Amino acid sequence: MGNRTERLLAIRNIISSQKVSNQEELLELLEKKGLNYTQATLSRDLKFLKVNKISDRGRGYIYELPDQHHLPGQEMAETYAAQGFVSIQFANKLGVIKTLPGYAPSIASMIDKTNPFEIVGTLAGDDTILIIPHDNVSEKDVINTLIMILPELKDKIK
Amino acid sequence: MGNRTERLLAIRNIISSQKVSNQEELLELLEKKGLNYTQATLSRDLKFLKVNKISDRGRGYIYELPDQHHLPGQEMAETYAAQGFVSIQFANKLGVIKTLPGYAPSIASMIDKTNPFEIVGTLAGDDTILIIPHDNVSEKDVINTLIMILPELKDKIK
DNA sequence: TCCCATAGTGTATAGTTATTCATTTATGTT
DNA sequence: AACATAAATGAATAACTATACACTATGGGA
Repeated sequence: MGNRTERLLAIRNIISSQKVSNQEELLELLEKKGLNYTQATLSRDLKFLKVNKISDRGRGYIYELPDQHHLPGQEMAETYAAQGFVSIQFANKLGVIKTLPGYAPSIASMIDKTNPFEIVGTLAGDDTILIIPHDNVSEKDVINTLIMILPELKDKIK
Repeated sequence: MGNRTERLLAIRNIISSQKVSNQEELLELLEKKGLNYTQATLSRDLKFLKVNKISDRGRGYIYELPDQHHLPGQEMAETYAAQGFVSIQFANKLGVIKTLPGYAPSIASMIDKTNPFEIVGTLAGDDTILIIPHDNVSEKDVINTLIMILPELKDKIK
């Protein structure tokens, strides 16, 4: 069952990094990653992920993740938040992020804003964040999700 | 030829005011306004208007106009700008808006921000704005467009 | 263990949208 | 006006996407 989350993550990855104009195309890209399934399932996945199909400047339509508004200042806020990240550990299926003092709320807020399906919720203190993953979501999935939210974390994790 | 702009305006009107989930539905709504045409043309119009089809919170997909961000404060700015409007006249296919002293830039900026296809560009002085409409766009089309951008103008025009 | 309920999936197909082709309509030029 | 050219449109259809149905796997309870 871990397969589905893998698929969903891959879909987000692909859509956020390149233009995809239909499901057949996306299906092929997923095949290259070793993920084989059908158009029907993909359609359902896209609906689940709330992916939109938007105008590519009048030249056709492409898929886009929701909440990609990226308001001005958003990137700076991300960079700031990521700087406060210290480490992540897992225990009893729960993730525990340690941050510099005072940084926990801002990092948790980044996660909550994205509202990834892999993470049911977060609980932030001053320098600690508790991550509550969905059932059947692996530690690796959680980490990948965090990196997707805050790409700067890639160097800091593992 | 004024018919096409009429259609395009109507489409924007409908989409901005209610949920529409497919072209057949939109076609019927347009019929009620006395605009009869086919799905093929509608598909082309939507592409032209860069209309997106976005997730309706996971429950299906609906059409949405581009640039509907409407940041906080936007409405107040519109009200302010509209207050400075004095009159509009046409000469040689060009529109000339007179405003209270100092208001021209803010009104012109409202127009430019919306970037309506009916208007190629604007030129603002201190109390005068030159509106350069697209070829084949009538005075009425320009006025309707302006009202769509700044609804408060409705009472001030004509 | 054996049901039952639930979620996930593929196949086939229904539903929806874009495009090709033919035709008409508008525009510009002499 | 007469012609050439470009733009707009509808009908038919191709291309694309969503869903009904059947089936399977999984995870509780009894």
